[in-house]
Amino acid sequence: MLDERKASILRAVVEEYIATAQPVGSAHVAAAPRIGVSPATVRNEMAYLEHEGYLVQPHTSAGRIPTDKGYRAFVDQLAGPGQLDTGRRQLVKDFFARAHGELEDMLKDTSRLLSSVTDYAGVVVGPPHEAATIRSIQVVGLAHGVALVVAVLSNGAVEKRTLEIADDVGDERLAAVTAHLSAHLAGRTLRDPAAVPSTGDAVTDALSERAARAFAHDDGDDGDQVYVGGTARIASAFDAVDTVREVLGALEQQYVIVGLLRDLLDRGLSVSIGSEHGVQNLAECSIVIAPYEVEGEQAGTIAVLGPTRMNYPQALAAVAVVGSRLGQRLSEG
Amino acid sequence: MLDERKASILRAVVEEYIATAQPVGSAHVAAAPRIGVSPATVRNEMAYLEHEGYLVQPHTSAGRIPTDKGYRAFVDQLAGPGQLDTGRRQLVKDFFARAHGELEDMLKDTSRLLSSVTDYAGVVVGPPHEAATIRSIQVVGLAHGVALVVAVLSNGAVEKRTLEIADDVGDERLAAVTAHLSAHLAGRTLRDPAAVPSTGDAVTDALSERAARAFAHDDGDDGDQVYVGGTARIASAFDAVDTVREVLGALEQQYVIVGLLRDLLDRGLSVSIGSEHGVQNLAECSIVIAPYEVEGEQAGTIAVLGPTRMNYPQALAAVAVVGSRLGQRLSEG
DNA sequence: GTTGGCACTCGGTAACATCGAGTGCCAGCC
DNA sequence: GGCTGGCACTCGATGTTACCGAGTGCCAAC
Repeated sequence: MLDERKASILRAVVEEYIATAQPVGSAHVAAAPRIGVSPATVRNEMAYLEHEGYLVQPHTSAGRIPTDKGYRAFVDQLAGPGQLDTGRRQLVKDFFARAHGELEDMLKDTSRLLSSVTDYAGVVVGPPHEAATIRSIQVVGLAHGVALVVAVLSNGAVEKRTLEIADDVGDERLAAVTAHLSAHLAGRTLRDPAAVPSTGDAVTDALSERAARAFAHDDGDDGDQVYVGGTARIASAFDAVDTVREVLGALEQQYVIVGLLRDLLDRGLSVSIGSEHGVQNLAECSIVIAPYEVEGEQAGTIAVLGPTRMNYPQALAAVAVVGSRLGQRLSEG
Repeated sequence: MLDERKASILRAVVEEYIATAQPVGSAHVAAAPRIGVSPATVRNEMAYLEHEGYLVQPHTSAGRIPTDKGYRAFVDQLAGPGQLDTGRRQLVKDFFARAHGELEDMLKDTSRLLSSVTDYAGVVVGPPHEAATIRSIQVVGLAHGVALVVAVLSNGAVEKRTLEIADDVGDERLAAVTAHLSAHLAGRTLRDPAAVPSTGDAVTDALSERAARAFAHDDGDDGDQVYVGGTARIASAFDAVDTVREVLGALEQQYVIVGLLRDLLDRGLSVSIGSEHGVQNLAECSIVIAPYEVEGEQAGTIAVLGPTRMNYPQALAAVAVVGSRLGQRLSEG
């Protein structure tokens, strides 16, 4: 544990570095308010903080830079609760005042909102469809022996699967299947492997069976929807084009992002800093994450992804307020 | 019009520059096969080509770089028909052999395929929903006075709109509306403003009217779906981080991309080079575009977006083959 | 324990020389 | 007349050197 003065000095270094991106020297720290000691004393303390792994020097005779451990201490112990300035607060307010459209549009736009509020990339993971119950399910014939199974879920999402059917299956048959499925699957979840009882008609039964099973298998990857907004801001946050490429590459592999966020959430973390999360390409990134709730149930997560040199208090405040407003909004329908 | 030799020299410069990203000097050109003249002669010709605006020198005593006009001449007159090498051809083949899933997944994955084949960003614009006819339309009640109008279209797409309804509207009423709409809207298009005839019941009529109209208005932006894959490769294609940011920013504004592609297609262009298209942030980019057809009808477009220093023959070959295969695939259902 | 003083380090910047790829021009050659 | 080798010239890239100054660690004094 750091004593009061060491903590103040570490806080000053982190805040200054976040603001300027320049290594911070003892003189700057000593000049900061709340630090009532001389540069020499600051130097002694900084040497200690470096020895303990909170700071590093890029090279001798340069100022100090926080390590991941330094940021961690800052986030966990040193930073006060963040708050959005009025401009950003207004952005959020305006957004939710104007926001309209379907669930998917809402989530996508929210990822952009997060990005413009924080100036980093915004990530929104939609409510898992597994959890929602089926409100309606129907089988619609398209052309050429192809039918579409369409399920409307209680949270307003729609899932569909194509189904190959024999050419001679008529609309009446599909209507029968639809009626049969509706009767027995309404109120259940998509992944629910509940057997559909027999109708006494072998063809109808077989079709129903296949239609019901179409949603069961997992597509290989999960069905979670991920929306990433403001990727252009990644390019502003890093000055090495290689880093930008790596981060963008990671963001494109959505299962990596989903898995990572889920993992963080499971571990109850709201901030992951640099190499902590162990994803190679995101070693220079930090993630600030928050779940959101729809009608009291945890529904999905929102996150901000930026450089480790991130304005954590602001990002935390942003995900908190946006998450809460998004949850409210989705609860209203 | 350029004479034979000038054309060969311009071609050599463009090809060399595309391959190396280095200004091309007269000695390199003279050393190229098919050029049977000395560097001095090449220099004279290059001076002419520069004077005519096909080439520029970044500075005196450097080699030449093609201008947008130079690339244009290359694409229109100099480059032979491109062909994919066996590796890339195999990529495409494997993709369509393995490809499965819903329309949206297919399009998204295709954008990634385009990107990995060309090493630039891939763009796929889905078939417009306006053109497809309604196969099925239903109104499903969710909680809290909210209902969802779900339309299944002939091309396998599903569109939905939320609808606020009075709390006391029961399921029977919605079923009536569904039946009514199904009877009168099947076979029409979504944007079709056809009036729904009266049922004699005012409440049912009002609901039907609102449900039918829900799809008519345009959301502000168009309903076209755009999928952009391989944005990380943008970071590899440019070495200025500012350029990367600008291009990513443009790609995020999907209506810009859709509008641009539509415009190019309308003008019958398959290649747009640098500043030709007039989008500020994409001044350093070229776009190679091709439409694809589903069941004989033009359905959407695919495109490749990369630096003006792009391998045009390869990109053209890629969009041609991918577009054709995609169209085939979607026609099969 | 804190602080001012001081020698030391070392990256960043500027000034300068050098190198070489590439050019334009010209006289000579076919 | 057109092509070519030769040549002086240009100028970015690279390397060298010197210097500055922000920053450090250490120490003696307060």
